[in-house]
Amino acid sequence: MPYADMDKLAEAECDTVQLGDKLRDAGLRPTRQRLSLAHLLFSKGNRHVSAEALHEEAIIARIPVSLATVYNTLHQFNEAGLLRAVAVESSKTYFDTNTSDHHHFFIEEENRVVDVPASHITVSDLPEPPQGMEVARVDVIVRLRAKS
Amino acid sequence: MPYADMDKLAEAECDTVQLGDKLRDAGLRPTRQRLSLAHLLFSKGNRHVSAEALHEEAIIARIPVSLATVYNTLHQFNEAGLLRAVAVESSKTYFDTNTSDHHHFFIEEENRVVDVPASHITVSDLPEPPQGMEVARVDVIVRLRAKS
DNA sequence: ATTTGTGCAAATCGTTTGCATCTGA
DNA sequence: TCAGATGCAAACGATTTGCACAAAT
Repeated sequence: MPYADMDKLAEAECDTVQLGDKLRDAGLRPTRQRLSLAHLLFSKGNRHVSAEALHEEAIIARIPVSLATVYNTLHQFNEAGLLRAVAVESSKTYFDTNTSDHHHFFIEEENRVVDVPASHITVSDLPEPPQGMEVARVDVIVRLRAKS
Repeated sequence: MPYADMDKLAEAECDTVQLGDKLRDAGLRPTRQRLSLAHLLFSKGNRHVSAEALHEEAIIARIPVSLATVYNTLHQFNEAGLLRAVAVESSKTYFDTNTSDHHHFFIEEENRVVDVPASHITVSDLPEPPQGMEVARVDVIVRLRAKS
């Protein structure tokens, strides 16, 4: 049972308490793996991760967590508003730790998502939604390629 | 060998010749299944189809074509610029027969993609792309939900 | 005749689920 | 204690691929 290692890792972190509160506020029990994943996600500035990538990171950080739990956790965080799922291409889902209103660059060759600085991009002249519908969100993806 | 049926279907179509030229111009051999799928796609105004949906349509229209060929054909059409793949959510890919510059509504509850009238939506104040990159395309997805 | 496309079934990839076990309050 | 969380492996849906066969030029 390697949970002892995890405890050491988790306790060593100065922001464990705040993360615990963050999770509790979101109605999620601050379990070891949720705390560890939250730490990976939120203590390094804005990130755009896939489930697979986060799982690998966790394994490397010697955090024993299964891929299924990573998926569960990402979706729970997403629903709790701690993360935002970004749909850039049909295959992988990316999760953005920046939940504020902003848009994205997508670099196709590298499969990489980057935030567009918040102040930029204005969408105007939006059409009326069809009958009985309202706008939930407007997503802008600026697709980039290497300059020719 | 039910190919005889297909010939009848294909020959009966008044636009088979034009479609053939369209395919040839795109560098694609005008095979029976490509002609048939092109006919389903391009003779009914603008459409947003998934591979699965187009395959079902083909089967109903008694066009013998495999799902694998539908996928191949859609991707070939996409690369040839006859179609445009639209990434709305991570799971299914939608192909839009409207290749002109325009944006999309996405109705989450129904998993349906609709064109935004071309004249609408202006994106301004686009930021500079990172070093050595240029903008390939800007996609705007207006996500809709039922009005509360 | 040669090249290119097609069908099928099996493989793959990302993701989800069922269920037995474990853990946090 | 005991609802809720986790791990594992199996299930899953969308898509791709390998290869023998068929059709187009």
